[in-house]
Amino acid sequence: MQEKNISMSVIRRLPRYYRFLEELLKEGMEKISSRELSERMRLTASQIRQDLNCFGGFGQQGYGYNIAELHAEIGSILHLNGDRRVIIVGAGNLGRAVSSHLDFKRFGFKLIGIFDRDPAVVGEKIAGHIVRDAKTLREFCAEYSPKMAILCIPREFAGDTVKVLSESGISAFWNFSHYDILGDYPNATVENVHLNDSLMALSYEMEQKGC
Amino acid sequence: MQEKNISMSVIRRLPRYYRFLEELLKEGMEKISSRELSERMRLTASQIRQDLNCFGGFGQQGYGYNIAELHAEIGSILHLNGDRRVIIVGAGNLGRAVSSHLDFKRFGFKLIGIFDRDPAVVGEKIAGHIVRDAKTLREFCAEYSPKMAILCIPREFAGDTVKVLSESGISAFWNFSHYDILGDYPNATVENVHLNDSLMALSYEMEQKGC
DNA sequence: TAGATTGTTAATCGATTAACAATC
DNA sequence: TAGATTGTTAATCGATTAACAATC
Repeated sequence: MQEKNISMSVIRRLPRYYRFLEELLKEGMEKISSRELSERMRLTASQIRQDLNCFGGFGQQGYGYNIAELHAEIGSILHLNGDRRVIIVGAGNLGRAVSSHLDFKRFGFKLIGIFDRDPAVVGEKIAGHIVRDAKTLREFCAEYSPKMAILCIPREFAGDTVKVLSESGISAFWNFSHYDILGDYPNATVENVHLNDSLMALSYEMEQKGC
Repeated sequence: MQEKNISMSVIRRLPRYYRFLEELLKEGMEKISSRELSERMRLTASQIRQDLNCFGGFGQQGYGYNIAELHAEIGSILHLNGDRRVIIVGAGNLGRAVSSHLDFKRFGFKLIGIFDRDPAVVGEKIAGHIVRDAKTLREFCAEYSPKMAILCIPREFAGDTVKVLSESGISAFWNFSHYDILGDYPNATVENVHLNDSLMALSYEMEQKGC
């Protein structure tokens, strides 16, 4: 039932469903219809049903969807039950925020190391981890084989860092640097988070709305 | 020429064009064709021309696009030359990172205040600003009328905070809280940044690619 | 059973790509 | 002028919405 050619648009909505269902659970609700969920989430009931049916029939005619069940199903589709090892590269403001702010465990990740190239930062303790020297990345990866790297480094180092990490067996990048990791590593999974782009888009919108 | 019904898909690509053009400028290039730019950015030349022509004919047949000129044009479309006053609400890890990491000025914004509700944090200095008590938000807004608020607060306070800020005349929100600001404020411009969602989408992708 | 609501197919809408005439 | 490349229209593709038969 699963796995085949699900479009990115659908995937990107799954975490949002997951979030809303979690809230409904907290509210103590048991079931919900696509119509009611659509009103809360401000999208169409049709879209919800269409989206969910990419992965299977989780609802029941005449009843709706069981919230706990659907929540668990989506969590499983998103593979939030894993324990993939993760490192953060770059212990500046952003690296610190990401390491402390995010609950990796909840999403199936496990932070195992933080790196920086600045000797003044190396040795500091952040989110329970001693910051390691970025020079030791290769050997660290060889020993602990992390699966994913979170890049919180300046643009100018990003290209080289991706190369090193890629060679060291890391196949997924959550990229916060102002640099685009493009298709040069066909086996890598990449999620570019461009905060600057987001701010610029907001700037445009504000202008349009006359703010 | 401008202003009419430009789709979100186009808008979201503009900052990326802007970034790439900036790089080309730094490389000292003078002009570029849609074909060459498309190869660098990994999209189609057709799309680039289509996108740019939403705003005007910036190119020249047989020549291509003048990089400096196009860069300036896009900057102007995105309204990066403004000086909109901005406040940050929430001086935790994320608030600190956002306040220090981002170059607001470069994108037409000006940070004028940081707020937190925790007395232990109030009074601290972050990115050149003394953290103010969140209780004073209303009066601060009345006096300095910021246009935008960056929300770096926990989910449970987000709804109320948006309400207060909205009543205080703030019409744009860059929302990092794990909460969706939906259409309840029709005049507000909202950009939701859901890092958790981004991480979950990445999790899915990793699973698909067999990481 | 009757009412409700799903799963799923068909219709619509919008975004991307292809093609080519205009023009530098 | 000939070659290159844009601006723009037309064709294709994909995503969203509407409709309704299936079924709980």
